[in-house]
Parts: sequence; structure tokens; C-alpha cells
Amino acid sequence: MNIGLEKYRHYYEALIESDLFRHVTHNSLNQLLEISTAQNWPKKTCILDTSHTQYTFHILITGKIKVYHFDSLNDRLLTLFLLQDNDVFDIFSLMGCGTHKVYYEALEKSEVLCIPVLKMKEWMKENPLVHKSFLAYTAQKMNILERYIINVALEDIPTRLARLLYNNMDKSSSQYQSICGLSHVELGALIGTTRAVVNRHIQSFKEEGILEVSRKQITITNLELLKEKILGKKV
Amino acid sequence: MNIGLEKYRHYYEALIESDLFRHVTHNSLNQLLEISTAQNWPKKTCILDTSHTQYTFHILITGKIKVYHFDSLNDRLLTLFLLQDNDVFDIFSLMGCGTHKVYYEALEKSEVLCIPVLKMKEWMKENPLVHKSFLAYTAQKMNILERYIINVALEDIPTRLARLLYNNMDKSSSQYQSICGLSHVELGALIGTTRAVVNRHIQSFKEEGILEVSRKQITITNLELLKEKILGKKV
DNA sequence: CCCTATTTGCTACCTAAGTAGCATTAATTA
DNA sequence: TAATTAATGCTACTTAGGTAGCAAATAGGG
Repeated sequence: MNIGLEKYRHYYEALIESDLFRHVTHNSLNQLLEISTAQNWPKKTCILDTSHTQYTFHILITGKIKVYHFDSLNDRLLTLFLLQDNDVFDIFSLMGCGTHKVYYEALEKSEVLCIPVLKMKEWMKENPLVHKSFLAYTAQKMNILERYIINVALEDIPTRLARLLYNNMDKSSSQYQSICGLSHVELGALIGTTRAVVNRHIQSFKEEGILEVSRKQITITNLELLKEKILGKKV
Repeated sequence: MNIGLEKYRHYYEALIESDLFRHVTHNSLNQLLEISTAQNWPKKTCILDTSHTQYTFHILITGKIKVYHFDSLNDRLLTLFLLQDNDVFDIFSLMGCGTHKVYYEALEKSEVLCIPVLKMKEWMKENPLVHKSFLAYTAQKMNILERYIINVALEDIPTRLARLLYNNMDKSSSQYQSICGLSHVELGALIGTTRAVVNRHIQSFKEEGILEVSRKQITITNLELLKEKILGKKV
């Protein structure tokens, strides 16, 4: 890794904090960093070439990256995951699960470690215990996917939208703001619908006094009503 | 394991054939069988108690078990997986991923090995290499889920139904039969809709000459048309 | 600062899919 | 064999959600 000592330390700290690499020895972690290349991806960086992720394994240090599928038949996007700090992609490339028709886009400026899949496999062979943490990680992601599919298949869009807003709320501040910086197109992709429909429901949420809107910014004004949307769905 | 030697051998053979336990030593596999209890689940055996799968890990030796979610709000079922030979459930219980609101039902007479989760965890600690095969297994299941959600979110029901029929076709025989023994309710649960809608589309497939129907039995009569349904969806 | 591209709000329209209800047929089992 | 249950086929109805198109508002780059 041809970077300054300071930066090196930065990545080391990040990895040792992550659930995936917490139990790795000092030496092994250094070896991992040796085979890594650090990259800075500006906002809107896209990986549309699926063979790239097939041959390169990535560790997201800071930033936000969405994993999405594009359906050419009806020109629609579906966001499968929002990756954050300490997420990795793509597990499938390590397992040889065939190709995985999925694209990536940085929603924020992101720091990424890139590792050739072959070298990563070798490293894992030397550090077999990481399979356990990778298994726990994958199971957790799978759990998220399971809930996702249940929502999409069984719930209507107001419910899904309300849940999305609720899950992404900044509960710390007194001003409940949700999923800052995402357009209605992005919101649609996150719940499996189109921007027009998202907008329609946001308008009716607004009328019901659940939230207020400004550009790329949603503020929840009535948390109770929002929760009711998720649970009750009685008129 | 308090069973006859013959039966014991039967389970041993099954495990050693599976991707999950292929690389396990003879001794370890015997230890695994020692902590297992063999059960025969007749058709329609249900596991509705989620705490059961939380404390017991299962290996499906032969048979077919569906994993499904039930939505009480609109009384609908969604089948997440059809488990077959050498599938295991539930990975989440091993990882302590919190609860997992999912039910199980044997669609056929099934042979199942049951292992207390705590003992299974101990066994895995003794045999850390299995984490690798469990990881590969989980990634593969996750891949299936990913395709599933893409289908449900982006494709219409005729397409999903056609794909379901295609994927479950018995391509070996000249008579293309598909998903024998499942009612329209089950088909609906597999693609995220209701029996009435499934039936509607089966009727129109029949009119288009794609298939023929008899009770709990679908025979594909025109494979090309079926493929077109999946891909083109042009009228 | 202006120009352009993006985001948003809204109208009108249409169709797929969900719902209810019932009659018919096949399977199960008493 | 009769009686009950499960599965299927169909009608008619309602509506959520997808689509098209446009104008206003805003951000961001040159």
C-alpha cells in the first residue's frame, strides 16, 4: 500500500473497529493492508461494469454506497442495499457464486479499500477464522433482505414509505429529519416504486400532518402518526 | 443418537454428500451425529413456534420444507424458500441474529436431523472450517433472495409465474411438468400474490396454448411461448 | 450572474391486481 | 358410499399504483 503512514494508520483503525476484522491479529491486518489499494470515490462514482466487482473485493471505510439493480424492460431501479462504514462488497465474488447483476454508486464521497479477489482469497485462507465473522455479516445482510422482500411483497406503498422514513430518521436531534439528501427517485428505488408514486404519498403524508418537506429534506412533525402508518394501516 | 446402525449409516452418507459437511473428518461427522436426533416429519408438519427454531438447528436429509412468512394484516402468505435435501435451518439461530419471524411446513414427508443450537455452536467451534462452507451456502441463498426481490419489485405477475413454472420444470422427461403437487394458494405464496390472481393467469396461459392443467399438476405444452413470457413481455 | 439540469408538484388517465362470492369438481375419510 | 373438505374456475367490482406530460422551483457550474 503506497500511502503515507498517517493514512495507513487511519485504515488500520477503521478495520480493527469493524466486526469483520476485529479478531484478526496485528500482523494479518497489516498483510491485508499490504494487498489493499486505497481509493477515494467522489459522490456519484458508479461501478457499472459487473466484471470489476467480480475481480476486486472492496471494503468501504467511510461514505455511503448504494447497491442497485437496473431493469431495462421498464427502466426502473431497485436499490438492494445502502452500504455504510465497514461494509464490504461483494461477498459473492469471494464465493464464486456466478455473476451478480448489480451496480454500485457512491451517494457520498467514499473511502474504499480495493483488493484483488484472488489475493483476498489467499489472505482468507491464511486467516480462516474470518470466515466466521464473514458468515455472521452475511447472515445479517440476508436478514435485511428477507424483511425487504416481505415488505415489498405484502405491504402497500404508504406503509413501505413510512417504514423507510422511520428507519432512517435521525432520532438524536429533536428535529426528526429523515434520509437527508435523497431525491424522490432514490426513495422510489429503495421501496420498489417510481418517483411519481413516492411524491403522491409524500403529499398526502404532508396533508395528514405527518411531515414537512423541503428540497431533498424531510422532517417528521408527528411521529405517532408515522408509526400508525407502519402498523395499523386502518383508515 | 439412539437409532439402529443402518439408519445411522444412512444419515452419515447423506451428510458426507452435502456441500456443507463434505470436508469434515470422519470423527467429527460422527460427533455431529451423536448430538443429533433424527425425526420423521409427515407431510403438513408445521413449525409455528419461532422459539423452536431459535433453539434447535435442523438439517434436512430428504423431503421438502417451505419457509414462509405470514402477514396477519391481510391474511397472506409469502414463501421465502423451498428447502430440499441437504438444506439447513436456521442459519440465523447460529449467528444470534435476533428473531426471525418465519414459519416452516413440510410439503412432503421429510427426514430431519435436529441439533440443539448450543451443541451445534460448540461443534462448529471444534470444526472451524465449516464456517467456510456455511458462508458459501449462505451466500448462495442470499443470491436467490436477491433475485426474488428483484422479480417481485420489478416484474408483473405473468412474468413471475412463468419464471416459477420454468424454474421448477422437470426438463428430463419429454412431458414438461412443473411444480407437481402445489395448489394455486402455494403458487401464489411463491410469487407474492393470491390464489385468485394465479388462477386468472393460469387460465390465460392455457388459452395461449402455453400449458395444460389438471388437478395440482401443470404440463407445459409450448416451452418457447413460456420463455417469451419471461423475457419479452411484449404483447 | 446567467444558463442549464435537476428536482419537485400536480393533472389526467389506464390497467393490473386485489377482493368477494359462489358453483363445480376432485379428494379424503368417516 | 356418503359426507365433508380442499381445490379450482369464473364473474363482477374496486382501487392502488404505474404512466405521460408539463410547469414551477431550485441548485450548481461555467
